[in-house]
Amino acid sequence: MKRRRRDSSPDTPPPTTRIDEARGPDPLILRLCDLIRRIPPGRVCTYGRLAAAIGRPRHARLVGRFLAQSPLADSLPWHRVVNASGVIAQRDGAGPRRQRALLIAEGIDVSPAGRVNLARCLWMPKMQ
DNA sequence: CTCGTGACTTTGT
DNA sequence: TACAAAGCCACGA
Repeated sequence: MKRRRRDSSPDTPPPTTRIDEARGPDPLILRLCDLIRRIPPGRVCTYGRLAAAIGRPRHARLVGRFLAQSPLADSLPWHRVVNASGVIAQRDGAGPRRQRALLIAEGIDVSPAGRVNLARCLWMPKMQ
């Protein structure tokens, strides 16, 4: 038996995923957008779960990169995406502060350290 | 090709 | 609960 590297999924081992804004939106990226749009107000999801939900486990960082650089992200509820610990991801600029404000405005309880209670407000994306 | 860099995650103290 | 280390993967230098 050949040992399958880094994936237990039985189906197609997906090729690598890219953002490629220049070539127009990748269908995978469009699915990601849809998913993020479905996160209800007052709830959050994580980078990793979103990645897995579009069929790309281990691509959490890709979701982060997408939100950081794609103009498409502007029209999305990007503030409802936090890391696996429920913490607002750190980065340069006013992003984190703004994200915190937006979450609080939706009634989400955010700790001073920037953490939300996942047990209470994590939204589980539905696989498609 | 190698290397450093992230809006990341998991595992081990 | 908190921190470190290692794994991960796309990108650009």
